[in-house]
Amino acid sequence: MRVIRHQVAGEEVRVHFPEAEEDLDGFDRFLAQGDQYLGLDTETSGLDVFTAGHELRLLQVGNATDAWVLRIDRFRGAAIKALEQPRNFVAHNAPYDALVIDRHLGVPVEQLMPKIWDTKILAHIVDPRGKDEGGIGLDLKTLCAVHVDPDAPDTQNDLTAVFNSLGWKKVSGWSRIAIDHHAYVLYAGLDAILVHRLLQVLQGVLSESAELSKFEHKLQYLLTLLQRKGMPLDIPYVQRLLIELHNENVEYCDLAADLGVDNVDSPAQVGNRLIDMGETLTERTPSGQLKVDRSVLLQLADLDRDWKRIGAREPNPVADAVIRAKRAGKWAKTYAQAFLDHRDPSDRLHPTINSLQARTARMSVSRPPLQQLPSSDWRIRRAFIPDPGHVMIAADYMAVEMRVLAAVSGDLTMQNAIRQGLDLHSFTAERVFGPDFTSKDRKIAKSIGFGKVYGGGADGISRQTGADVESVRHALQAYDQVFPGIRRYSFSLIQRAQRGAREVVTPIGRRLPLDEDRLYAATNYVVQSTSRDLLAKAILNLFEAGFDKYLFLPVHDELIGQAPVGEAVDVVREIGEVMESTFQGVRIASSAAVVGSSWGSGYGAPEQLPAEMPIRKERRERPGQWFQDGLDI
DNA sequence: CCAGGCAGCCAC
DNA sequence: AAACGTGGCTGCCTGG
Repeated sequence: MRVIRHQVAGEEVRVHFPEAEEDLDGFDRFLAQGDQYLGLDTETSGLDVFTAGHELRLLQVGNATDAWVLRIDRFRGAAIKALEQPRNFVAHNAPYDALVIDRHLGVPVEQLMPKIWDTKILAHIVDPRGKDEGGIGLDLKTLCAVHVDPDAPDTQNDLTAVFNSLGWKKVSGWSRIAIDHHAYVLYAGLDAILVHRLLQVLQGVLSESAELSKFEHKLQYLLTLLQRKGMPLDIPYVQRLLIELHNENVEYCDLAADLGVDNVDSPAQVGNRLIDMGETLTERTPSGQLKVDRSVLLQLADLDRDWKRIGAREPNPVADAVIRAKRAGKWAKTYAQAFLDHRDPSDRLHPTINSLQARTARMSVSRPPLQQLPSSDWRIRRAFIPDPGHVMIAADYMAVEMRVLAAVSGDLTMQNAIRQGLDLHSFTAERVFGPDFTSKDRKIAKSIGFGKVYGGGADGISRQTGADVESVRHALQAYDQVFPGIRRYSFSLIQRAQRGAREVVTPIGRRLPLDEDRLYAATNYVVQSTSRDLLAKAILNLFEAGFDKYLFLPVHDELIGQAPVGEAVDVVREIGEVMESTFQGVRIASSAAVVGSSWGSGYGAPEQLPAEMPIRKERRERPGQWFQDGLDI
C-alpha cells in the first residue's frame, strides 16, 4: 500500500495506491463513509477508446481529501463494484470515462452515465468561453486553478514533461509510463480529488439552472450512446479512395515542383513563385504575408468556386497545380486516412461527439471531423454505409436559422411569409427589387438574409457576392424596411448589452457572453444557439419515441441515420414528424429523406440500390456558405 | 524536439 | 457608422 500526501488549497490530501489484495479493506472503509458523490476519472493508453490496442490502466475515485487509484490489472473487481454502487459521481468530460468503463469493465453507459454529473457541462453553463476568448476555459486544469487552487498542478502538461524526460512523445507516454510511476499515480489521484472539489464550487448551477443542466446531461448521455454505436465504414472503398487521392496529390506535387514550387504547403513559397511569374497578389494576411488561399489561387487558375473554367484569363499552371495538390492531400489525410486510423476492429467509426462545445452551445464532432466532410464532392461521404439490410437516411431542418430569426425578432412580415410557405429569398427579392426581380436579385436577397444572421455588413456581402457596395448598401436599407422587426431586434440586443451585462440571454435561458468590440454578434449568437437547442430537443424527443435506433450523428441542423430497407420510407416520415415543432409561433419545418446506399448518395454518388427504392434528396441551402452562391461577374 | 502561432481549408 | 457567426484539423515556421 502506498499513500502519497499532497497539498490542495492549503489542505493535506492523500492518494491511496493499493498494491495487494488486503489493501482493499481501506478502500471498502472509504466507500462506506457514504460521500454523496465521488470524483471519478480514468487513465488509459490513449484517446481512441474503440481501437484495437486501447487499454484502461487506472480508475480513480475520490472525495475532497482522499483518492483511491486502482490498478485495473489487479483490482478490476473492486473497480466494478465501486461503479455499481447506488451513488452519484462527478467527472470532467463524462462521456470519455463512461465509454472507457463500458468497453473495458462492462459497466454499461446506460447504468453509469445517469449517475454522473459533468463539471464540463456546469462550467459551460457558467461561461462557455475558451481561454483565448476571454473566458476561463473548459479544461479541468484551468477551471481548478480558478475555482479550487491557483497552484493546482497541470496534471496533463506535467506528465507530458515526464514523458519527454523519459524520451517518449506526448501520445505514447500514456501507454508506456510505468503503472506505478510516482507522478503518474499522484496526478491520477489528484484529478479525482480536484473534480470532486470543482463540483462543490459549481453545484450551485445544478439548482440555479436546474432545467438547463438536466437537459444538457440528458443530451450528453444520449449522444454518448450514439458514439458507442458508431457508423459502419466501407473499408475496401476507403482504401481505394486513399490511393486515388494519394496519386492525385503526388501527380500535382510533381507538376508544381517542375514549375518551381517544391512545397505546395508553404504559402511563402507559392506566393513568391507566383510573383516571379509576373502575377500580382494584392491581398495580405493579418500578419502581412502574401495571401495565397483557395479563392486567390482559384482566380489565378481561371476556375470558379465549383472548379469549372471561367474563361476570363489564361490559367496560371502553378496556381492550378497547387490547389489540386493541396485538396487531394487534405482529403487523403484529414478524411480517408483518419477513417482508417480511427476505426474499430469491426470497421466502424466512433467519432467524439461533444454535445456542448461552442460559445453558442453548438455541438462538435472530432476524431475525425465528420461535421466537416466535403459536400461538393461525394467521394468522402461515400465511405459511410449503413448496416446490412439498411439504407442511409437524413433529416434536416429547412432554413432553420431564418425561421429562428423570424421567431425571436417577432418580425411579422417574415413570420407571415414563412407561414404561407413562400420561398423567403424570392419573397425578399420581390419586396426589395420589385415584381420583376432577377435571379441575381434573389441571390443578393439571400446573401442579405444570411448576412443578417451573421451580422455581416455591406462590405462583406459585396465581397462575397461580387455585387458593388453601393447597390448592396441600398438593398440592405430596403431590407430593413421590409423586415423592420429584425433591425429592431438586433438593435435592442446591442442596447441591452451596452446598458447591462455584456451578454445575451437566449430563449432557453442560456447566457452567452459578448465580446466588447463585437456586440453586433448578439443576433447571431441567439439564432445559432437556439437552432442548436431545437435540434438538441429533437434528439431527446426521438429517443423518447424510440427512434434512437435509427440515428448515427448530428450535423448542426441535420441528423444522419439508417433504417431497414423495407421500412425506410415510413421511418423517415415519422422522424420528420417528431422533429417538426412550432417555436414562438413559427413552424420549424423538417425534411427527412432516404439518402441511399451510402452517405455519398445524397451528394451525387452512384446509387447501388434497387430501382424501386424511392430516393429524394434536394440540395440543401447552406447558410454558412452563402458565398458559394456568389454572383457570376 | 516540441508547443504554439499562423495560414489555410473543410463543414453548417 | 459599421461590424462575417461557430467549430476541427493539418502543415509550416519559429522560438524556447
